[in-house]
Amino acid sequence: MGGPRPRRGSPELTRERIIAAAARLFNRLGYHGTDSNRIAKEAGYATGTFYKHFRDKREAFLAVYERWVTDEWRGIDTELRQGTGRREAAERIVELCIKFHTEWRGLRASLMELIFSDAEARKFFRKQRRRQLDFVAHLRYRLSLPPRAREQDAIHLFTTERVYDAIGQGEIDALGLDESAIVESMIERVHALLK
Amino acid sequence: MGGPRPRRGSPELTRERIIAAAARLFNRLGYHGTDSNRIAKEAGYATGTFYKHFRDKREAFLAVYERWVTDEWRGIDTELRQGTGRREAAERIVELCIKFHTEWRGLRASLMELIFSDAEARKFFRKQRRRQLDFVAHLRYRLSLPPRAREQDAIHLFTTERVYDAIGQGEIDALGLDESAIVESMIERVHALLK
Amino acid sequence: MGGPRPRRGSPELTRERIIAAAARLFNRLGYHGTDSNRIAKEAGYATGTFYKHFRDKREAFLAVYERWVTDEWRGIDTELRQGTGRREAAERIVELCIKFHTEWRGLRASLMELIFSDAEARKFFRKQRRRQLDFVAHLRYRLSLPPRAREQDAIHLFTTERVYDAIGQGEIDALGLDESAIVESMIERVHALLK
Amino acid sequence: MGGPRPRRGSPELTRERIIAAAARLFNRLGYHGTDSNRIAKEAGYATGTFYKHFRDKREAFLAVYERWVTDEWRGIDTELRQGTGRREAAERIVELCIKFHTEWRGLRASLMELIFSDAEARKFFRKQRRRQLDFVAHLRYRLSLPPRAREQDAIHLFTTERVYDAIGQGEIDALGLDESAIVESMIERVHALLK
DNA sequence: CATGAATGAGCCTTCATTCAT
DNA sequence: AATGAATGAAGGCTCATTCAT
Repeated sequence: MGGPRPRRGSPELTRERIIAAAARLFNRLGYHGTDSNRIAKEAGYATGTFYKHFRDKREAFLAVYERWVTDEWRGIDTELRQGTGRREAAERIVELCIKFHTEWRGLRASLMELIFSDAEARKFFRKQRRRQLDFVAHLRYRLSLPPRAREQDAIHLFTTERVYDAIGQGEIDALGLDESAIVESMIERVHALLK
Repeated sequence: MGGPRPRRGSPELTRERIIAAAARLFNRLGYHGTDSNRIAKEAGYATGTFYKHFRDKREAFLAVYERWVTDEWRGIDTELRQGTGRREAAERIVELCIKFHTEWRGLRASLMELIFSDAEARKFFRKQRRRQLDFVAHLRYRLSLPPRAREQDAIHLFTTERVYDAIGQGEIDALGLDESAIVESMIERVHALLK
Repeated sequence: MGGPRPRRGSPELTRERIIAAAARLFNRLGYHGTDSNRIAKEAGYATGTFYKHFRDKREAFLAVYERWVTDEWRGIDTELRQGTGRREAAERIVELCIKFHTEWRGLRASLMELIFSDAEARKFFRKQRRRQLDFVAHLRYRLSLPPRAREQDAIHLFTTERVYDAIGQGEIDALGLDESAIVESMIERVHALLK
Repeated sequence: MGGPRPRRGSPELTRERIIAAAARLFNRLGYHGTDSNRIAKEAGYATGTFYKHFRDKREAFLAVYERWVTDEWRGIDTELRQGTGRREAAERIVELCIKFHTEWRGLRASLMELIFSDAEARKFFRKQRRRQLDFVAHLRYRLSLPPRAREQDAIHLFTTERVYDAIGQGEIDALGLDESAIVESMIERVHALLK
């Protein structure tokens, strides 16, 4: 349950471990289903240690979320830098996103209510969203593609995000739909963005 | 706060009133932010009455949600039966949905976590989704339109739903995007579905 | 530890019982040494019941304190209405006050810090003090005694209060002073107030 | 917040600095409102250093309190040695005490509960009180004044102390009383002690 | 002598739910 | 059918204190 208890480590390492444990628990049990004492324990620390590194539970969730967003987009960026064909890149990006949204489906599930009920979380989330939009715009510039209305990019993000969530949450499967067809559709959308 | 106390009404009426109060509170404060005692009070009843009509808080939320879905689709159906042109119908449907998602944004915000964390809610939600898909399929049949892959309808639903949520939650505005451009895009999508 | 657990009683009775239990515990363990769960248990109720009757621990303390002030001054008033000689009344008043301050020494000990650190408590306490001063002024009027500067009454209250506290806290005894001489001095002061 | 971090000073200096910081914080926030980590930080040291110099928080408070008493009586002694008239000395002593009790009102506010709840603090406090009484007796001897019952001196101390506290805590002001009249009354009492 | 990360018991408070009336 | 007092598990967070470095 979290390895040996280090009486002393670097704050950074401790913070990392707590974020990792928090990510696991939030993802498994949801924001409201996870208690801060348990996060600390899962990370291999005592109750109080959690609060030495995070003002409160919300702050830990946001740290987890930020890491999640960063990781996903770093993954996408990596795919795009592979120098393979764009169709192939689109395929791999979609695959990556689905993997991410599946693995972290619990985290995503908690997001919307937190954003709604907590002004701080809302602010934070919107900052991330802006970064996403900037990233897409920058990407197109890097690939020497013609610019496009930010609104269209936003719709693209909303659509793919929602579909990835649906796949991750098992909704497609439960509805008896053909997941591969939906995936194919997503690949086309991403591909269209790249040309 | 809930008007005069109605003693000994019909069970249906009591249930209705509680659902109405619950809808208001869940929407304003979110699922986790709403306490069941307050729902009863807001409806004009005592604490215990709530539990005479609902097994638990979750059941009340699902009742509220069911009503919400039903109302929204009834509204859409009504628009479609107006016999106006299809472009005009699409406009009105989008407008209606945005109004709905804006008015009930708190309700929607609570949905995803509940679906994730509660198997019963999940089952319930998927039944609704299937009904939506059936409705769209039926609609196309009624309008003598060529059939279409259920997967494409699903993607359409995901997309529009997510965009309506974003508008309702004020995300578009907060991102400094042009809302009317996004609305126009949604109208086109709905319109495309109708031809 | 608080008698049988009543599944249902009048709110007033419950409140009374909680106040009584709180008084005992605050007095024995001090404000900071008493926890709200224990108060409820001591009163014969479950944790949550405490918070149905008091917003928080502070409010319970103030309720206890108000009762204490009221009781003490009611006792004094009763003595004064006995129609005995004034010297005798002074004797009995001092005796009564010492008994009160001794019995409730723990409560008094918690007071000053709470007043200092909590604005609400401060406000409350000052209201009580004003009532005390009004009472003394009214008393003199009732006994047809000449009026006196409110400042002098305040000093009188401060002095006697502090001395009663010292006796109650066992300070006089611990200092090896002759308690009866001090009591006699207090009696004279009170007597002087009555003529 | 504590200035530059002085590593490896003399133990005495460290202790001094911690006492000074503790005095400030206890006075501002009260005993229970002050946490020991913060005292160390405010003094410019790390958490653990505090516990190298004091067994616990209580011991630090008592050290602060001892310094306070000593300072106040040294001030009074100084005034008395000025060789001015006694009325004038009384005036300056009262002024000094009020200044002290006002400046350190938070410290005083915490005292009573600590004395009540902590045997060690109680013992300590009584030793101080005895010293006060000895000082007053000695003073009268030095000034060639006739001796007086220790009980009367005690009452004097209780009275003035309580009044100074009331002034320091702003109680007089809040009650709408004329502070100067009360101050004058205290001066007279002190003056009476000196003749 | 000093550091500061870590500890963990414990407290205040909430709220979904029950049940005697 | 309705009441509402009572329940009590649970959870967020604090802070005095320790100890390995």
